[in-house]
Amino acid sequence: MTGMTEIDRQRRPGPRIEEVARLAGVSKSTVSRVINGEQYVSAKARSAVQDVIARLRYSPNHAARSLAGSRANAIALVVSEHGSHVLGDPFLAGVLRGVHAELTGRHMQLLLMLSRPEDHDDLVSYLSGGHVEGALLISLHGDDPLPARLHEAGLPVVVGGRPLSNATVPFVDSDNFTGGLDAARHLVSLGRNKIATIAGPKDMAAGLDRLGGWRRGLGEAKLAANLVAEADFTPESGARAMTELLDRAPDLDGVFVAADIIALGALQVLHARGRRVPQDVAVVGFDDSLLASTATPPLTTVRQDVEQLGRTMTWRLLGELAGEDGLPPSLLLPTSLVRRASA
Amino acid sequence: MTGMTEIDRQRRPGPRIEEVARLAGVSKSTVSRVINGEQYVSAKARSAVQDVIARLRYSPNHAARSLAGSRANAIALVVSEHGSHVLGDPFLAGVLRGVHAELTGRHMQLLLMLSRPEDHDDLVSYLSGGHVEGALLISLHGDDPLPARLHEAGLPVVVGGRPLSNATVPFVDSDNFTGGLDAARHLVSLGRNKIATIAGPKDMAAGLDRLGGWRRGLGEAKLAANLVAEADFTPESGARAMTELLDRAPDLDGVFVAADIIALGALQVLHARGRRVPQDVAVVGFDDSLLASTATPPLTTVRQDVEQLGRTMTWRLLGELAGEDGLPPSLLLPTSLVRRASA
DNA sequence: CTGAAAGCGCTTACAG
DNA sequence: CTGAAAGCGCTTACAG
Repeated sequence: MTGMTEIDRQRRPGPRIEEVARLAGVSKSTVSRVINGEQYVSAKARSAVQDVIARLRYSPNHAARSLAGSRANAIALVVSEHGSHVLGDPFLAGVLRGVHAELTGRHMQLLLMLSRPEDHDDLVSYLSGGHVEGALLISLHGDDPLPARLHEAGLPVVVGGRPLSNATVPFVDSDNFTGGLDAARHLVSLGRNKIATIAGPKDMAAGLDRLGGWRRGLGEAKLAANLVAEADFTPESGARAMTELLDRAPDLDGVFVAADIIALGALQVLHARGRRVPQDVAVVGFDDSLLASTATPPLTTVRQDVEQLGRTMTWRLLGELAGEDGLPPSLLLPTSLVRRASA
Repeated sequence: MTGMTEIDRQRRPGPRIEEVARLAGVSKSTVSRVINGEQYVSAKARSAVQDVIARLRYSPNHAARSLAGSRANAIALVVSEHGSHVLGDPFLAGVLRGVHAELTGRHMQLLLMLSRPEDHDDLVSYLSGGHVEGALLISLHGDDPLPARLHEAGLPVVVGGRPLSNATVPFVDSDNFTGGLDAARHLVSLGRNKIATIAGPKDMAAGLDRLGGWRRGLGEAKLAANLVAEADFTPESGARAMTELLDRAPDLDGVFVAADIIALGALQVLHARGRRVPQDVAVVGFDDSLLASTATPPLTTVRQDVEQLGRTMTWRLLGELAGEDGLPPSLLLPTSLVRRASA
């Protein structure tokens, strides 16, 4: 009687390969070959099997296929982030578009998984459990051990955005250093000589690399590279940083801001403080997001192709899954300066 | 030599349950029991096994567990939508927040999957392949056969938003009918007697149900319910619909708009046409999204709790997975009128 | 409390 | 081109 409360162990219904084989008058092996599109199957056997499959609406059990050594036909895109607010992030949207585009027609499912550090155990366990053939990771902060853990677990992984540590795992990133360099050079070419920067968070390579490029650009021109403030990816923090910079150097005449969304806050402060853009202060952003063209004035910015980032990550991962050799361990995607009114 | 180009069949590395058992000096059965937290294991055996698991960093193969009859420890949230723009949708963000909240501490992974109709075959195949214990579906349009297909495949499914057909599949929805009814009653109580509505798309139950509630409300007051225009979830379509309504009935004095985002466009047109809100035309929206409180004037609207929707869907699905009985087949969540300046 | 054995539903050498 | 058989890595009655 105590058994009454037990959950019925419900096997998924539907036919098995066994039944398909029987009705088609062939062996399980042959059915398997048809399912997997192998070539050495007689036309007769193939069509018999296909008929039965259609009639029975048979669908193979992925867990069994995966266990038996076949592929899961799915990859995961893991976003190492806390809240659901990341969903609104245009970066994620762009990457996702690229991933989807690259996956088109490949019969590969994409699993989008949001994970915070405290859930990493469960995540690693799931991902390395054969449900997925590989993983794409984005939005990693600091030296998140996730890529290394998955890599150790034997799962093919590609990281979007250079990880701060874990040099062993292949990554794809925009060439943030050159982007920062181009921005600085552009400001210099405009005759500016008191050039500041609002850098991104320094727990992400994008922030560090853009800052590094800016430093290099000022160095080339023998300009001091000491006007640095930091912000995270919000207009508010950009406003704070701009305020700080103006207090330190009221006569600054150029600023490279590590993201368009940060630049929005900086522009507001410049305006409030009576600085004309670009006459008094030239401003260069980064991303070329929608915000850049609708800002006042329209923002000169460094364009990165986020969709291409997604495509390239996917291409790299699929290449590895296909066993291609000669794949580049990591890739840097070019950026380009988009000139508008602000600089 | 032709074999050279073949892909190395790479078995995932790492220890197997067999090795754990050997090192711990017990049987595979006992290791399995420890892993699954069963009670009849001696403290000694348990700790020996746990030590070895920790030392080897052993992680069970999900495909095998799933095949052997155990659970995948994951559910999917399937968004039946085309582009990556859905990611920016506050509805999805809210539902996701609710799902995550309900999943907290349950060691259940959430797979977010975006799928368009043409990929349904692959999707069904993946989901019914044991990678997932159940699925939550949202953003279904028209009579999407997806829920029925998954249901037939034996996968527990809960739909968010009443499906137009497929009455067999359990769903959770906001009580859109009552919401529309309350909106209409409120407009009536304000003394309005020429009341229009801008309805949502009629391939979604939310659109139909809100319209139905509005009709009922006008009927109660013996008012004609013939001023109906339709819009999709954009301000532009709301502007078009409002224009059409004003052309048809220049003297209308109240309008119920099926979504706040649509109401935004309607408000613009009312303003452009010199109608004062609420003096000349009272406006009631739906959703109580962020847009509602920041609109000009702030929008009176019908609040639906999208996060609660996500929680409830998840609760319902987990209940089914746990074999609970007495679960309600479907649920309707209450809405409430939020009074602000527009009506 | 524990272990040997069967079985989950497939794939894949191997031998025709 | 095809089938019998072994095996993927687990779980779970069953019998102690």
